[in-house]
Amino acid sequence: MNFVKELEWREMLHTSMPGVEEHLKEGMRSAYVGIDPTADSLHIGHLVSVMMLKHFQAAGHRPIALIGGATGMIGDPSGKSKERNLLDEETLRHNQESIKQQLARFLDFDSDAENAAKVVNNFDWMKDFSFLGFIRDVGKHITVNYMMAKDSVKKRLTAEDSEGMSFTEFTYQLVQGYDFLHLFNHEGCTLQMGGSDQWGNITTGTEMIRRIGNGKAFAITCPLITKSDGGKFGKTESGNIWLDADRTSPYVFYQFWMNVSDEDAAKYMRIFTLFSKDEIEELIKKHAEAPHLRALQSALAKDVTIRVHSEEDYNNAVAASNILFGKSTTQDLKKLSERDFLSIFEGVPQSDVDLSVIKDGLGIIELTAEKSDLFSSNGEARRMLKSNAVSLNKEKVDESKVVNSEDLLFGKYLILQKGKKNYYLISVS
RNA sequence: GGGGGGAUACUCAAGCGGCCAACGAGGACAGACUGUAAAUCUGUUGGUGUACACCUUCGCAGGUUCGAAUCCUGCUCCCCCCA
Repeated sequence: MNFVKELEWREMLHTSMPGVEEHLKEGMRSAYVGIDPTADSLHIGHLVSVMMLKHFQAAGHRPIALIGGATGMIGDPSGKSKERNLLDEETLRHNQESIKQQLARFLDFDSDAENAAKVVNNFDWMKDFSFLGFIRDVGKHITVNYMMAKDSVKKRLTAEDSEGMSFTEFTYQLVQGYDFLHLFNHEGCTLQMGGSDQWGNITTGTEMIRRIGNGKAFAITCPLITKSDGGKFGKTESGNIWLDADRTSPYVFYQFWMNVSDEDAAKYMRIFTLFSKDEIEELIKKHAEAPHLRALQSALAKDVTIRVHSEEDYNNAVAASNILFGKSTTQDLKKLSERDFLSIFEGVPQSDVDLSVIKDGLGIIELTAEKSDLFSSNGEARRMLKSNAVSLNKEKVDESKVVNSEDLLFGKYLILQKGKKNYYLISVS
């Protein structure tokens, strides 16, 4: 398999340095991508980089994931990143370990294969670097002129509404560049990959390798993932979509992919799954013939959910979705066994309410806004009710609805909906 | 050190003594239409109350005024130019 060609047809190749393809053909190579360890879980925004590593390994090369313990403290001026907080080392290690676990679902770390994946943390080689040591050994070799020419820097210096740029941020590219040099020297790593916004930072690295390491290294970037409507990829109303099941339930995770627009679905298939070109084209064709069946979204959601979570989680998510999005009614809910009922709503936000509160009747507004956090204020609850957006046990209700024990399913549950897609479970005890 | 500009709700961005809970745009949420899609149309987007109303909000703290996001004083932070 030709790694570069593979990225190309998947439209995951934005820019690459001349000669990369030949370089990779010559034998096994090592490449790395950087990952911010700001949390103990990856989110789906990270997945693109992970997939690049995956393809890289599949092509017989050796992938390295670099946890940016040091760089994460600085903040990359390429993004809109605000000031970063220093993570203490304990947290850092914890995050690193958790992230590695997640990466292991995609990459082969354990086999004896020569190209087994590896995780490194730049904190390990940066923490003991003294300031003087750094400016003497590293800073000396790169001119400010060179650094200023980077888009990420230029933008910050010239923009009219610029908020300026701290020296710390300015040096970011040196620190990241040094990572590359370090990996070049210690791991024989000759390629860095990342999002297209990383191009400038990556080339500082190859430049250092050329000047300090007297070597040749390469860069490949992929396009930043967007949504067809211009929105940010991977964000929902409730925030990031995480890989960690405790942060984002498998059900919500599955739903995220099911909800992708047609236009994006084909694109995401190429990027986030390992389906072949033919298989994807076949699915696109199938989808075009019967769009309402949403072959693309289903295949995408299935593949990614199984890979990130498990077959079982996937099956549960599908079962839940069928009930939740089918034309089911209160009757259908009642027909379920309590066990099935609970497993369906497992991934749905929940809260507990005391039976005494409800027994003698409780207004729907109070229930949704005060006794649970479906809505954040009475006003919001009232507005939503006015616009006919609220359902109780799959039936639309209005402001006058008073909830009492009659409404309980299995004698202890209430299902609330905001709009079509947002479910909320209240357990009464 | 000197001079100039700025800080407004999720973001951008008006307002420059009362008609301001604050124009507009984006975003977000909801409704209709659909295919749990896109596009489109409609509504909502500080809190409490059914509502005329009231309370909290325009960097922070004071002051002037019947009345301030708007004027004054001090403070904090940011940007630009000169040294």
